[in-house]
Amino acid sequence: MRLLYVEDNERLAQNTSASLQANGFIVDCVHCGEDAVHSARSYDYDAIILDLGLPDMEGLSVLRSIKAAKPEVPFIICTARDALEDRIKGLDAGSDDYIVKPFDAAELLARIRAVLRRPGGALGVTLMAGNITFDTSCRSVEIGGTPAHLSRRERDLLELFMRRKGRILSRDTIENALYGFDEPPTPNAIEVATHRLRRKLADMGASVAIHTLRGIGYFLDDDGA
Amino acid sequence: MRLLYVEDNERLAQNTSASLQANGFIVDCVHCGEDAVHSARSYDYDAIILDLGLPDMEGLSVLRSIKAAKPEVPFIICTARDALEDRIKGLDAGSDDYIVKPFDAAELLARIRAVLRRPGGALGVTLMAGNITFDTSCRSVEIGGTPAHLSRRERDLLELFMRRKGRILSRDTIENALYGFDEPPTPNAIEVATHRLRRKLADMGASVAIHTLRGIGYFLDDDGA
DNA sequence: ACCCGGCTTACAGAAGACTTACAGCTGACG
DNA sequence: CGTCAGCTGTAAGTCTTCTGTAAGCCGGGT
Repeated sequence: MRLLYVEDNERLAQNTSASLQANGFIVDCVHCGEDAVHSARSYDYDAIILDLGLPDMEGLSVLRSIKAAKPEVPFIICTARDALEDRIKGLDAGSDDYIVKPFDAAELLARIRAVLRRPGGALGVTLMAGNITFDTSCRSVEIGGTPAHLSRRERDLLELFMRRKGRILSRDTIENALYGFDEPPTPNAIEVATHRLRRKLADMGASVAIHTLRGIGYFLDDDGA
Repeated sequence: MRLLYVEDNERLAQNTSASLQANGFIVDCVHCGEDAVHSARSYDYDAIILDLGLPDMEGLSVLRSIKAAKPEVPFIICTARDALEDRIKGLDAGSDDYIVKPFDAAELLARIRAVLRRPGGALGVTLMAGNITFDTSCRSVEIGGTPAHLSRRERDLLELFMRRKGRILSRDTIENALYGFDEPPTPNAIEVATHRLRRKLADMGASVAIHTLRGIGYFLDDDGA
């Protein structure tokens, strides 16, 4: 679950993104509008948290630029209370959420989860593939009815595969989904991660498996489901 | 999928083109504007990545020279952040993309893919010929509805034939499409490659086939489609 | 019947993916 | 505050698959 966090106040950015990370999100943090537009164009985010008081660009024009390219990405707008009225009015209220500063991490988290849980959002669905069930709201996994012990990476990876069941995932796609851009892994890291996940799936008698397409990527069985 | 990469910084050029190659692109790397214009005239590239800080020529005039000869080739411009405004302004914004230095390989890749996916671009289309489908976005192939296991070369070759379905491809054309200019194969290599592809197509019951024109080249059936 | 161009096969080097082992880090618990 | 267990990325070694080369074969055209 990958987020883009746009906030020019370094200190606040640090703290908040630490909290988000502690809650299992991959967070890319940028400090100006230009970088934000850039990153949003280059990567797929599950949600974007946007502070409106940016130094270089009018916040809403950042939003518009990004929406133009990726209309489906949900936004959470951060703004000071007094600036609230006039700015928020400009938004398509139905598609996004906002939060007034100062806010605490728990509230932001709740908002993010809420936004992700919306129809079409990334949360709140139970994914199924063969005899595997993945509950995306509490992030628990069952294989053949018994709960599976997966580590964070393994869960993230499995979730990714299950969301894109049957579709081919390139190494890049996987890397982008699992790692923020300030934690670049060796190519091998992904091999190791899939290996570990594969073994757990096999050990627990999963009826689907991850297949390799040499030179292209990986995909999850789609037939048994 | 062949790229021309114009970058005078040797070190950067090395690293970046290695990443591109690792992602399945054929990369020709040149270090000055003159070579760039030259190569772009001599070969067909799917995209050109152009650094604006070249020693011998003004970057944009390189762009213009090439565009004059091959107007359809998409460009991705690399530039330092401070030089961005005034230079990019000169571009026909709709037809090209740009990326600010420093960038990481993943971002460049994303840009390239985005550019290739544009209408008229090389990616994002599903090619069809007889009972063969070639999904150019994830580079997967199905024959008669079942996924085909093809190696990288085989896929590249098939893609080439399917893009030019019914047209005749000389050995040279094939060689230029599949091999960068620093990896020259024996003439025979292409024979072997087509042979292997032919066998897989036949084994999987493809309804189209690759035909030989002695002394001229090869072509893919066009009737059954 | 001969020759040239393409086809086929076998093989070896290279590239890619899989495994295993290890070490740093984190987080829980005493 | 220290210790311990588990997670995760790195690195190195192994195994598999791919791919170009070389060498011989086949077949059509002259």
